[in-house]
Amino acid sequence: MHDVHLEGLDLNLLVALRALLTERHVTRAAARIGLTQPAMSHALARLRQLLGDPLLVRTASGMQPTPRAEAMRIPLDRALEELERVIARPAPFDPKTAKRQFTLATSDYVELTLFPRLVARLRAEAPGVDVRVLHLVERATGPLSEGRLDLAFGLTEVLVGPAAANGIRAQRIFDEKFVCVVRNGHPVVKRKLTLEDFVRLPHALVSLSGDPTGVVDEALAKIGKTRRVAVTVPHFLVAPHVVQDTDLVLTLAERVARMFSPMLGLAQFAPPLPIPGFAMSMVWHERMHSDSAHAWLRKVVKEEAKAL
DNA sequence: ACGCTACCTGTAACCATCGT
DNA sequence: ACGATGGTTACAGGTAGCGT
Repeated sequence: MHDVHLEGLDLNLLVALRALLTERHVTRAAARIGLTQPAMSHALARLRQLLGDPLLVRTASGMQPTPRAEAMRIPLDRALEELERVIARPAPFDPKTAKRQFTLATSDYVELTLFPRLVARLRAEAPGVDVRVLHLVERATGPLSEGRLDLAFGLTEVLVGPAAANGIRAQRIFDEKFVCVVRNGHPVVKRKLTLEDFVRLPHALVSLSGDPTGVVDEALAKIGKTRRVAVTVPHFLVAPHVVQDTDLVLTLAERVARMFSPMLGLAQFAPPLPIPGFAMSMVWHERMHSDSAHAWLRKVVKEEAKAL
């Protein structure tokens, strides 16, 4: 009888067996797990058939376990307790004590703006939580659905495509607008950045792909103008350094400009034509949606993003 | 007093069929 | 291909009653 397959076995029989071995009494074992005495008697008969052992034998001093049954008592008890733990509703996420790792992905822009606050908050409130940040500026759908990524930050249309993929959730966390910067002491741009100078001067551009056109060029096209992009760099945070020692004009996210302008000696101007901003979102997989730790992380992200 | 058996009933697993 | 639907079957667990 060594080849008992679990798939053909009513696992409730093991619960009945545990009760029987604990009580050594069919009627009390039945009461213990909410069965009637005959039902437990049936269960015992099935167990006897299944295991090829009488398991409990009736004696003058009550139902006595066979050696086989006695040998099963403790391991069975442990196994069922373990099962009960597996099935038990997971404890709600407690940031103070939780051990957990989150893998996040985003561009250096979000790393600079949001992450210092976010990481500080996590360190303070959830010291057992580790964070892995990956650099990701394209589709996150794959890594998210495969579980390699918990949360990604960026533009929804870039991260999950034009038609939000199945099983992916997105939430807008903050809005950003564009400003223009040049170095202090720029030979042309003094008190104001005019449209005429803007079009005439060479530009730097953050372009992940190297494509030298962006939202600025689209806005210019609308009013029938163009500009020359002399330099593209693939990182948001390198761009301000490029204009520090050149006469290039850079249009960049306002939060980045605010951070770097004093440090690098840059002058900040409103764009001389309307340039639409963008909405930063976080995206995650449906599977993580009701995970209490993940929900907590999203709540913290939202709060810190709001405070930006 | 207590466990076992006969018989009955409700349920769920199984399978074929249907519609999308 | 897939899930919904309905009929059939197998069986766990109930009651009643018997046996030790």
